[in-house]
This record gives sequence, C-alpha cells and structure tokens, in this order.
Amino acid sequence: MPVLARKPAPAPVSMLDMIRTAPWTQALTAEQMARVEADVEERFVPKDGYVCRKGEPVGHWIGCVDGLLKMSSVSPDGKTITFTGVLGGAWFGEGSLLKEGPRQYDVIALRDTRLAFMPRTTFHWLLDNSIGFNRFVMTLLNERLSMFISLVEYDRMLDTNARLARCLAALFNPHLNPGISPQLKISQEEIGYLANASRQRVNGALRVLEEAGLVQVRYGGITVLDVEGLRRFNG
DNA sequence: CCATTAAACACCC
DNA sequence: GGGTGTTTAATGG
Repeated sequence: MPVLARKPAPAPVSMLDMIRTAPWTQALTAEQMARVEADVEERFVPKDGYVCRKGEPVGHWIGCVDGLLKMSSVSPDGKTITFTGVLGGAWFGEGSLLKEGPRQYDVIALRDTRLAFMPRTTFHWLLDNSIGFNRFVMTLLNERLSMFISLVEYDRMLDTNARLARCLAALFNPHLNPGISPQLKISQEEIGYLANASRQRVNGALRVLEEAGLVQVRYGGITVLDVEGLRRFNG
C-alpha cells in the first residue's frame, strides 16, 4: 500500500459552515457576508507546521476551521513558551492587525489543521462598516486581556496544577473558543504542549483536578465540569 | 533535597 | 497504532 496515503478526512465542517455559524457574522448584512465569503481563503497546515511566525508581517485574521493550534514564543535560550491553545471555531490575530509592526508570536499546528485566512483589508473594511463586528472584536480583545492577566498571575504563583487549571479554563472560554463543548478530545500530551508541562505531570494535575470535581478524565480526552472552578482553582 | 522530566516499557483502547 | 499509566535514571533549582 502507498506509504503516503492520507486518510481522506470526512471533512466534518466546511470552511463556509464555520464562517456562517461564527458569532461575528451574525450581525453582518448580506453584502458584508458576501464579501467575507469571497475574500476568505482556506489553507491547510499539517501537524507540527507553522501557521505563522514571530517577526513576519501580519496580513490576515485567521480562523481555525478544524484542528488544534498553539500560540507560542521561543525564549532566547531556546525554551518554548506557550500562551494559549486555539480550537476549531476560534479566530485570532485581531490584535496584530490593529497595530503596525510584525507578529509577536508563533502559531504552530498540534494536529493537521484547516484554517480560514481573511485578508487584512477585509478585516479593516468590516471594522469600518459594521458596528456589530466592532462589538465582537472589542469583546474578544477584552477576553484576551483578562486571559493574559491571568497568565501573568499564574506564572508568579508557580503552581503547576493551578497553571494547568487556568490553561484549561482559557481553552474552554466560549469567547476565545466559540462553540466548544464540555467534552473535548485532546490528548494529555497536547495539553502538555499548551501548559508547558510534561505528559506525566499533566496526568498528575488532571487527577488532582478530577479529585476536586472540576474535570472528568477519559481515554483520549477530558470533560470539563466546572470552567469557573478551573479559573479559580488554587492549590 | 525536592520536583520535574525524558526515556522506556507495558497495557488498553 | 496511538494514548495512557508507571518506573527509572537524569536533571536542575
């Protein structure tokens, strides 16, 4: 059998479906929607591939149609620092589009991932013409701000279990990852990449969080029982 | 010291 | 074959 054969993924979500059900398109007019659908371009990034890199010019607002991404950066001594994860249905990069200058972080696919690329000009045209879109972007930026405040906080308190809890809480934040369901198929290794922890440390932390009644651990995935509890978890 | 981790291995989906 | 639990040896604050 051919070694390079790749499973013809049953394409559970089409890019257009993903756009049409996205929260930010609900307030758009038919004309605005038509331009969005005409301008957005689908791309595929294989596991371990770069979606975009730190230092590159920012040309697009990017949506994750299907897959899993991590936003990260590499410290001077070569250590990877992950900021957050991006699941199917989520959009990112609005902050980079709203200011001048190159992108400040890497985005890497943890699985084979399909993406939607919206050109910078379309993004700014929506900002100029849709109040609903402005409200959406404002809310998104505010959620990111609160997430990064939380990141600084947990970085200072240095408790791996709490760090993992917040990482999961961010992943299950419906503003940052819309349409997320309480059950998520994600391996403990993938969680480790997102939380900067080893596989067995993730396993240990998940046991603690399960003990606290916040999550349920299953084979190949987790079920989140209490997102707010995860965000507040401490020790 | 203590916590963490990579590597290796054995199970279980 | 991939995900998971566990042990062991190495690492680093």
